[in-house]
Amino acid sequence: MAIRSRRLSKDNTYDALKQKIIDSELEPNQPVHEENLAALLGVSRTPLREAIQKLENEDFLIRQPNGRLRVASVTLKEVEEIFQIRSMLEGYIARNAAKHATENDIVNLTTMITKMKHSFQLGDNQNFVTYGFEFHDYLSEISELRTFEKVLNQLKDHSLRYCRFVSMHGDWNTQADEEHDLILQMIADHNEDGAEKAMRDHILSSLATALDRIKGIEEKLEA
Amino acid sequence: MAIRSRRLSKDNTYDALKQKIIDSELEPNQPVHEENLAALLGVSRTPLREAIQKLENEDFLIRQPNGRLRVASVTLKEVEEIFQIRSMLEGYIARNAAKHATENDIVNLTTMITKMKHSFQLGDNQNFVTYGFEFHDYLSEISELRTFEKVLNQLKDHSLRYCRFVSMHGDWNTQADEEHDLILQMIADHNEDGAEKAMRDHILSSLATALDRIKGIEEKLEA
DNA sequence: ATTTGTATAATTGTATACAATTATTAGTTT
DNA sequence: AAACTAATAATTGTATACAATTATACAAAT
Repeated sequence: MAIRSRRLSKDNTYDALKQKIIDSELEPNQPVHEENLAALLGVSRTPLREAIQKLENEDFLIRQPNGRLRVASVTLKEVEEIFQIRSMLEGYIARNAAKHATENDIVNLTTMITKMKHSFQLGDNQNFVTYGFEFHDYLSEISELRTFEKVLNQLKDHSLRYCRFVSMHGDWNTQADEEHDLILQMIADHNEDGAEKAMRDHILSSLATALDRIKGIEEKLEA
Repeated sequence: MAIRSRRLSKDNTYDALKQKIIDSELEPNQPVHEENLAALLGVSRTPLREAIQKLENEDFLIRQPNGRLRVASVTLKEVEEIFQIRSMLEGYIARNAAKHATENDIVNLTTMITKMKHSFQLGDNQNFVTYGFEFHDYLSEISELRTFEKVLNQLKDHSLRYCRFVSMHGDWNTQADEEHDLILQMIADHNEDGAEKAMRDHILSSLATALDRIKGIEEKLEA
């Protein structure tokens, strides 16, 4: 009786494709052709199509009425909704963390914030964003709310795509630092209401930043 | 230039399979074999596998470490999380409806509630559940919050599976009637805070009912 | 010049053959 | 009888051939 956990070609293809989309290597609205991609990634169309379908389900790829594929665009409306949903779900996660977080969790979270501060001082926007997401992911992980986590993971992948785009053109939410500090403090104090509110405020503040940056980028492009 | 909107074999297969799972025709934990299903549904393995993968992504089908498939079980933990998430997201939807609902929307919602009451008096649990979900779906539709709607649709399909199971063994939430009345009234009054709270309370009340019924069923089975 | 029709090419959708992996059975040893 | 092994069957994973559909190019007609 053998137990299998080999990595299927489908999964590798999925990861590679998603990364290219998040990193804007495949740009919004760009058309996608199966045969080209299959050759590029060195797999046949079968596992590629399975990867594509998963990305379709997650709204990273869009199938047009004529059956052709393109990379999803990012609309302000979508971004607003995604951050709005995240604020509610992650607020609940933070409340949960305030109830259950251990001393060790606090130490780990503090480390992540320290790394963030460091990246910020170096002006390393990409790592600033990366460590910020690690902070949020850690809270999801220790929550043991697996359904919350699953829903959030998809939304956060979209958020990441968006943040990467914004942070390529300038600073990301410079208040994120202090906001994370406040969240962590509330969790350490086991203040459930405070943790929930701090997290909601933080995510809605990030939304405001995102919308603001996008307007700036659009104006720059028009000028 | 021809425009295509034909129904693909993959989509039909997906719908048929999901329905069988929601209706418990394919029972929780039941193993699923590709070749059998393909023959049963009259399609080849290729479109079937695409349908299966979509249902995997939505957690209706589970792929075990050895690659074999089974129908997802339903755990109390999952149900709790799903209703908890719904309470927040649909609360926001209800708030939105209180802001934007038209006279015509109020009329349509009233009709749905009337149908529910009627089904309840006839003791028709299945239709009672069906019309209840229509009420919720209608609010999502008019919200124009497409990302909210997409997330909710998946959660509601799981909820429906669960409610159908419960309502086969007895009455569903008998307070749902009055709770819907209250929600509708708040929306008609354009009371945003009231609508959000009424919806959250309603969904959490349904959760309490669900958990209660499940315990009853389990006890009956053990006796 | 614009439109229309037709032939051709390109792309996606489906079926199927085959490869890789896992489960089962039977036989052997202890 | 229990445990291990080898051979076989069953199942899933991948590649590929072909069918169906859609896009493109080009000629003919208005």
